[in-house]
Amino acid sequence: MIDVKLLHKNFDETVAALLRKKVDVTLLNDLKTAHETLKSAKLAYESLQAKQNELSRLFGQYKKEGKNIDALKNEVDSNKAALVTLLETQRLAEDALDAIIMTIPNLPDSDVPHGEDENDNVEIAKVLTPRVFEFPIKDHVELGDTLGLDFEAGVKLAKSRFTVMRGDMARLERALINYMLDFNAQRGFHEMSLPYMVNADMLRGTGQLPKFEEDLFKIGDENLYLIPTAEVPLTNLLYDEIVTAETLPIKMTAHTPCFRKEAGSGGRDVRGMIRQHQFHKVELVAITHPDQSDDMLNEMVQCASDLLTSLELPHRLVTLCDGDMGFSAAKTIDIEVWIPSQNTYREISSVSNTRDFQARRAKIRFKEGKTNSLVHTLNGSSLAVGRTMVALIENGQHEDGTLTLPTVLDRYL
RNA sequence: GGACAGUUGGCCGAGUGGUCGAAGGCGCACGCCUGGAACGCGUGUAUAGGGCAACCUAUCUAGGGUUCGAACCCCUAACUGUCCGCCA
Repeated sequence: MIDVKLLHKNFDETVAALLRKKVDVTLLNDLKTAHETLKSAKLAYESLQAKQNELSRLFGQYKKEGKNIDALKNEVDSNKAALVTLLETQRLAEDALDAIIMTIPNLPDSDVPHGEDENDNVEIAKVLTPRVFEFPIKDHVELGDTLGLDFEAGVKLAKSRFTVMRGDMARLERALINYMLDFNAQRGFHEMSLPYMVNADMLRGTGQLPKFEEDLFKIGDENLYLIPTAEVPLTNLLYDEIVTAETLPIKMTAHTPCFRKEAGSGGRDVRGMIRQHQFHKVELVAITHPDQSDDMLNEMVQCASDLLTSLELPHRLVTLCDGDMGFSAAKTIDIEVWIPSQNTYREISSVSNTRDFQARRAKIRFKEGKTNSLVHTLNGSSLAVGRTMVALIENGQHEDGTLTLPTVLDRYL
């Protein structure tokens, strides 16, 4: 979450920055008021509590000395009644503040381009040139029919947006996961195996809750949620921890399935494997010193881009404009892979620096000398496996429906 | 799933109603000692919020209750351990 103190100090600047993320200004005014209310409520409560503590101490002393305690008891009792009211006021103020601040998105970095939506994202670079096909190309749904993508079976077993992979396709998925994990390990990212369900606190820590509950699959009566990305368990491994500065940066990678309701996606991408309720993804997460996070963002983007290059997949890097950025991000660079059947680039990785936004929510700090400060957290896909398969199938297709895969995968297949 | 036991600071561990934010030890940091080190000695060593200095408030798994006052008593939950049942 954002820093309330900063909001107070630079109210106009903060409002301006958050307007770019489409935040309602009245909310920010409410937030400021709530914070002021809370401060005065706390002050009132704490000073009376201090007095009460002193009286209680006296009470014990008087009793021990056999003094009369009637007058003292009267005072203590009336204070107590007042304390109960003050505490209630404080709690209400706290809840009000919390309810607002937890729904306020992160401030965009100053160098993030302005814009409304994905059309205003700024291309940074193109890597590899898309192949020119000399025959009518098929999309991955048509090709998958013979290769082993079974969309009907997915629907039968669960519902739409689920897919079954048979034989070589199932093996390709497994190979890609292994290849990506090994690739990331070589770049110093420590491999993790994680729970695919987490509790609500963790989801608040990384920013999925309370605002985006409708995007998550909740487990019946268990109070657990299926993870929408490995970013959640990976980042929250450090939840409420204080690490020493020397241990930074902490670089981690993990493969997990990801579960998303895709509630807001309407009827987009219903065909094929682009947008699924369940998909595999290999994720990168870094916990850094505030001074390191800019470099780390580049390192992670480079890592994902190099991975795509090694898979011989044409792609481009774009900086997201403020209007298209996610809730927790201060800056996001998307990597989009070439999809021949759509004649366009589609997102296959998204790398974000959240700065101290998640760290403040998840209470992740580092100790440097005697002082504790918030770390910076970053996350990025490396890569979405299903979309990588789509890209490999479509980019590597032949006229007869067969497929050539990049040689780096040879030893994994 | 059933029965019983437990959950205290970075760790171990005392503490069963009144300066207990918490003894003691270990670890760690700094200083002394040493040619250097170990040993020894001394000092310091939680987090958050407010003043932003003294100091104040909160926190002994979490939430609720009893009490003038709770780490300590009561209730609920979570977690851990052990035994039984079940199971990959």
